[in-house]
Amino acid sequence: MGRQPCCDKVGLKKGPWTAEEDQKLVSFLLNNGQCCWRAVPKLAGLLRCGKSCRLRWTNYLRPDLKRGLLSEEEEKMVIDLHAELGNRWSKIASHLPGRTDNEIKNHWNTHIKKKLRKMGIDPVTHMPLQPAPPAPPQPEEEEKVAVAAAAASGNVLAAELIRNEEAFSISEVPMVHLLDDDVLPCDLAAGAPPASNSGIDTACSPDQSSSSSSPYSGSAAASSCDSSVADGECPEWLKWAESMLLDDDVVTGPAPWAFEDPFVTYQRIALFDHQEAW
DNA sequence: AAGCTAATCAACCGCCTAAGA
DNA sequence: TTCTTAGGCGGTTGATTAGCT
Repeated sequence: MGRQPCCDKVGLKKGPWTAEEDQKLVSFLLNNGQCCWRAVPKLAGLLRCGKSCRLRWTNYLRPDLKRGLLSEEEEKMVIDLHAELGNRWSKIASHLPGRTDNEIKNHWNTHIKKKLRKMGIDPVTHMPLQPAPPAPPQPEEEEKVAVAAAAASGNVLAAELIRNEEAFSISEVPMVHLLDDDVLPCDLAAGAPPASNSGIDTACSPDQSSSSSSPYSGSAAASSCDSSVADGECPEWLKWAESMLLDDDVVTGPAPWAFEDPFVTYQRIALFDHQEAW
């Protein structure tokens, strides 16, 4: 007998999400906050598993997400953090505001791994690649391995190949050791909502950031960034969040916000303020 | 234009862990 | 202390897109 499924899968929809489903989920979460993922699909009128809803929200619908490829700076950070933490993608993601573990994992597997191998660095150990002694390399791998081995032994030609690599060299990557309670600088919290916009103090205290295990920890909510938005300016994420609400949605309170992340609570209050201003 | 291959990334699966009964 | 359950995490899959022949 296997483990019980996380939810009753009979009649549940799978596969890509439709715009309508997204709208339902966003609308529900903005109105009611995040709690009891198992109940979310039912309450939001979705034929999805709660797990699926959570994933869709955290990986795609969250308003604080950055879209697009990782910057070079972010890539370097991922490499450093991976060297320190291994495949603990959620930990790594917590140091990159607006990025999800899934996104970082995908980027690692599709881009960074290749780059490191090209540079003669083992993406698992972060050490110079060694040719595998027992099993001779496959013909198509032969060249790569030879280059890697040469690089490892200081071969000038290989070193030249690496120098010509347009990305970056490992020597350029600064070793940054972020701790859970480190405060990220403002520029790394780009995309995070301004703390001052709603008149609510969301600049988290250190214990708030370190105690949270949510995807937001170490990012928006954990930032002590005090940058503010010019008067009358509406942040992009807020415009987006509002646009996702249906016409007949009513943003009301109180709701079970006690379960929420500080940032989510902030976001909801800010949204409410914003609507009132209108 | 059609077919094939590689690359990308959203989504799923199953295991692990923490919290609560 | 043990059992149950929900949420979280990392690995993997598969649909879609881009690029090449």
